[in-house]
Amino acid sequence: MKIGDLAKAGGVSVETIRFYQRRGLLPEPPRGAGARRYSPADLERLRSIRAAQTAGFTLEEASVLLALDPENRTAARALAEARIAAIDERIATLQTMRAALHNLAQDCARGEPGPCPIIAAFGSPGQESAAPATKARARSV
Amino acid sequence: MKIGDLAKAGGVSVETIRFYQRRGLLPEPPRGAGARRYSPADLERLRSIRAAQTAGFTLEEASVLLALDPENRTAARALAEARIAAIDERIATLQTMRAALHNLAQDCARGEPGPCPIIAAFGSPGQESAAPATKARARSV
DNA sequence: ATAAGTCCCGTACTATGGTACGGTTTCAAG
DNA sequence: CTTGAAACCGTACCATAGTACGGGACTTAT
Repeated sequence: MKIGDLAKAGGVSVETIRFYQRRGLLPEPPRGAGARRYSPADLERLRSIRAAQTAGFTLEEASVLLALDPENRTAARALAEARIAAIDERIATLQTMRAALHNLAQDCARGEPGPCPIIAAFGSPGQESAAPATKARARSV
Repeated sequence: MKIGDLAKAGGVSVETIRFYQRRGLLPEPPRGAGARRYSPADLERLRSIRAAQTAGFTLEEASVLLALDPENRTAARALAEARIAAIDERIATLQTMRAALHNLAQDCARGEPGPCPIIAAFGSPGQESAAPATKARARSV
């Protein structure tokens, strides 16, 4: 398999594969006539990386996961649980955001006179609006 | 108010304020003896930006919001609703991830013989593992 | 044998939201 | 009058996960 074949089979671009190699996520395979030659195992590995990403792991975490001894359940479970915790936190934050926005949108839709509540909350110089400014500035997961 | 005072009052760093200015999110205030002099209105605006961010808006969206006519409920509501939709999508994705991880972690905890199910799913060269590789590669919100 | 298609390589750029660095000037206190 | 803090400026850098570019080499098909 050449890089283009692997890319197609793995559903990624050639550039992505080269990128993963630079990152050490994929090994540098042997060359044949200048070009890299990949084995089915490389494809498996590529698919594992994508699967881990789909589950929310970063590439960094994926590489740890891939390096794990298959018997090392403790470590694997720790990674999975850390990921779940991060996801839960993120979901909670999003739900808070959602609720706040939803309330504002409802108020806005009610069409009472005065400035739009959404704009009163975030926009324009208007009245104080007493924005609580809850800190939630964590964008991960 | 000098930039340091504004930063303190707004709970951000001086650099962040200069950054917002480069972005056009905050206006370039008049100078007094070389230094920028800020009005309370600037602080209000800074707080609005942070409030919008807390609700999940990007800086780009925040600047649109801040530029809106306070009577323009339609536009404000459209922004809010787009944000809500994006948040909902993101939450759904996260819940899918979470469920998948949770199942794997449970299987792993059950302690049946054989390789760790988590590693079978993402890690190691092992058996096929038939990773579904659901595409969810969208990281926004 | 020539053209198209791949491959190679290094580097730079994208988006997002800042943070850090190094050097200069100005202000206020001691 | 000197020192330290805080302001100024432009530029470079952080993480994350790639994407794009440009030029050269090599293979494959007509």
